[in-house]
Amino acid sequence: MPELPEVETIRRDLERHVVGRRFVGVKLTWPGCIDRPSSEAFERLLPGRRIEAVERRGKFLILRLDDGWALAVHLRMTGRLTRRSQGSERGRHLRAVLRLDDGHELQFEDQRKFGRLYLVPDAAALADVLAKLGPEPLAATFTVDDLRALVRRRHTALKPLLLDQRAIAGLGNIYVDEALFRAGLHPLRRTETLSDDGIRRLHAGIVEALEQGIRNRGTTLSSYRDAWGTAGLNQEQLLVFRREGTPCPRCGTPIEKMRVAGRGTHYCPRCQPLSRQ
DNA sequence: AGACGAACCCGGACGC
DNA sequence: TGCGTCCGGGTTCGTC
Repeated sequence: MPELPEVETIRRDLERHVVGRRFVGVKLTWPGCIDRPSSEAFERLLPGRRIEAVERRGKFLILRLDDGWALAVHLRMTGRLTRRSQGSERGRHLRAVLRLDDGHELQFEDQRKFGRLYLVPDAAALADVLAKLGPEPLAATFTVDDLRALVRRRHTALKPLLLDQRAIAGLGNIYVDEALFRAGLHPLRRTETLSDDGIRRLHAGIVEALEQGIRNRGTTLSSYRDAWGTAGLNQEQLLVFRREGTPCPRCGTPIEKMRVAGRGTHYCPRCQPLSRQ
């Protein structure tokens, strides 16, 4: 599942190859992948626009275009955005092809059809797409104080809080479990019971889990691929996610799996006790 | 406000 | 081998 580290990996790769390129054509093999405007308008309005920058906000990849336009992409669960040469083979889950002026194309593939493309004409319309996102966890401006304010403001368990994109942008099921393990905090731990030290550990856990993911070019458990179609490496380095039954890397206790907020949740019952600590 | 379930999807796993 | 069923997961939305 593409989360912040996976989208950031794609962003960094694409940035070096598509900035300055111009879209010259669009082929939608599944028009339902266009969120806005209509698929017909999308096909008409994208060609001719030049890519000026490649950015990321939470799990959104954002191509800044000339004249203030922008193309935002959300991969949801199984989406891929791959730069391939025109005429290269096309996979069975191909949903859209965005042709560029250098003989390459961006292929949007999505097995489960949850991913969406958003083409918007100005900053206000882009802000509307991104309106609900909380702070960027890897920004220098996201401090322990910010996390403390969030934790004091919200009354809930830690896992649903961290999954909420309005609270913090970019974490998903994998990196939430990894961050909580690093922090030594149980997924069901209530925000009200967190000490200042717990909050500090949580901040560090979030940052370290995400940075490791980026260093390893993302986590490929099934469908994630980078902009070249290559799998990531972080799945080899996960501490608890999908590791139930295997020894905790810190204490050796078998990792357990439970269901929290409707998600498979992995944790060490010894290193992440539910009682305050 | 927050908890929960449904909906959107479909490949893969599982049971028979 | 084949078929029916369940599962999962990011996000939104409706309901309690």
